Amino acid sequence: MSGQTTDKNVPESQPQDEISHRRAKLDLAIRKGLNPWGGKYNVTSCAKEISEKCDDMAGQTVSVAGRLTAFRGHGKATFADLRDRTGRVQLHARVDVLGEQSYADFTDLLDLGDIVGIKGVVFRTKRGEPTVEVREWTMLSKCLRPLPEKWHGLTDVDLRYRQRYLDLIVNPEVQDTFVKRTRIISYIRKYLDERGFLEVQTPVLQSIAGGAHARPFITHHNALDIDMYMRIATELYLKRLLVGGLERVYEIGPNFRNEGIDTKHSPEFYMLEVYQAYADYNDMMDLVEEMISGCAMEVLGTTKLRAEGHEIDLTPPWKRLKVWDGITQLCGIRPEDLRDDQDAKAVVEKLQLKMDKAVTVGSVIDKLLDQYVEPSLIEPTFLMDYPVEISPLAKRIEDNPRMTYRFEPFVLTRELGNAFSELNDPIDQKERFIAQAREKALGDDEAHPYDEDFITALEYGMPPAGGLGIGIERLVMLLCGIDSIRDVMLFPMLRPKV
RNA sequence: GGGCCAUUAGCUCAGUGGUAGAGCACCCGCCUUUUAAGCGGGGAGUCGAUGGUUCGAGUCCAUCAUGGCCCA
Repeated sequence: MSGQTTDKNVPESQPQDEISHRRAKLDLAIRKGLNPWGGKYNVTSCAKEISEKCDDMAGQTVSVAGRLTAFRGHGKATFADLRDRTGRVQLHARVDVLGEQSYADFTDLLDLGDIVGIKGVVFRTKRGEPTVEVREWTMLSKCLRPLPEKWHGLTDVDLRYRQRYLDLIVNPEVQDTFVKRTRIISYIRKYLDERGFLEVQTPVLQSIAGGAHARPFITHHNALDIDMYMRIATELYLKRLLVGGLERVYEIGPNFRNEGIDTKHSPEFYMLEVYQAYADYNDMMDLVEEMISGCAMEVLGTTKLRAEGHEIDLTPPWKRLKVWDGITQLCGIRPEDLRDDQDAKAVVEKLQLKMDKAVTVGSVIDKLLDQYVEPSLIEPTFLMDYPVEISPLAKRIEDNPRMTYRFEPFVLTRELGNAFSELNDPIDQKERFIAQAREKALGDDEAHPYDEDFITALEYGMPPAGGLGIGIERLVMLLCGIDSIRDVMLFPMLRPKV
């Protein structure tokens, strides 16, 4: 866009800035009858293959394609680096092979960043570098802007996210992360498919956004003239499928939560949800252990992770810690100390808790977990048996109806997901929704909305089931040892640049 | 939401009130096995934005923008 020379003092024949230089080379190439934007190119080899099998391939003619990332000119010969999706390979162009004209064009018309097709012969240089001796070359795409620096790469985080393509060109380890992300998701699909789970797609646009404790994005359907919400979870639709008899379903896809952006949160993120009829939360714990350790083995080749001075092992079985045991151990608060909102206020007083929402039994337990218990969970641990107040979709524990069969897996203090034995009692579910409506009235605008249609579905009978949600970005961060959610999303949400 | 830090050439960064700097990249010249190739020469800037203080501001102050880190 800013490629045109706007400075009237600079004649076109004497370009000053690098973009103008590249434009001039583009024009020259066109005048010489070369097509700077190429077409199909028949690729027969790749950087990795040539590097690994150089001696077997020596003397063979190959065709490779990729981006030029370095030039090392020596007068009548030039070395160059070519990057493709498999890695880097060196090129060698020499005047006595290419001829005067072709060699001059190679050095005069090509710039760093140009995408080229190269046909040539494999050999190894004196210094041992696998190299392609260029016999024919083709411009496939002219690069009109200079690339970031070769040695330091691109470090400006803002630019890295806004122009991720540059990040991917210049910082090879970034590609590795996203390859791993994809392999993690592939592994999860394979794991679940092999166990008879059916991958399904449920609505992203919903008229009631339920299934999680979060504020939704609002959008508008013009033809119906109604507001709709972007989903915050897939839960309630997947459970309708349990009612429908699908019995084992999962969905991997984006959810949207209208909240702040920081290194651990993105308003748009990927979630896996799994539901298994006739199972319970213990089965979900088994599934999490097995699936995540298997995933680590498949993608990383090990189940051991190292971070912040800790080395942990994902091999099952993981620790299991009841919420109240954790709170009693770390805060000295017992269940009988926290029975009603009166007690809740006393606990807030005693421990000097800073509450940002209404003080209730549920919100105080949430706070204690957040502040005291979760930071202690280094080893892979299932924190289990949450109070009913903060678990409106989970089944009550049979001999302790104030608590639910719910757990969250933690590794290195990070919450990976949320799971429970699903509440399939429509009458209780209705009461929970009503309780949530009261929370909403008290000012919690993330409280779960009342969903009549979902109650109706439960009234037809939902099989008892275990359900599980895993945050994909959290999982990728954990397995790749990455601290910022933005580094595991190709195009993370950013404020628009003015 | 609060605090701290950053923003200077295409990129990575120096520059603590007195003529805007380096490396890579770019342009010109030399160079046929180099690899952060080398040697010589050259061009390149709205110092994030807007106000203010000052004889003089990249530098000090205020506000804003974007990002990062920490806290809630």
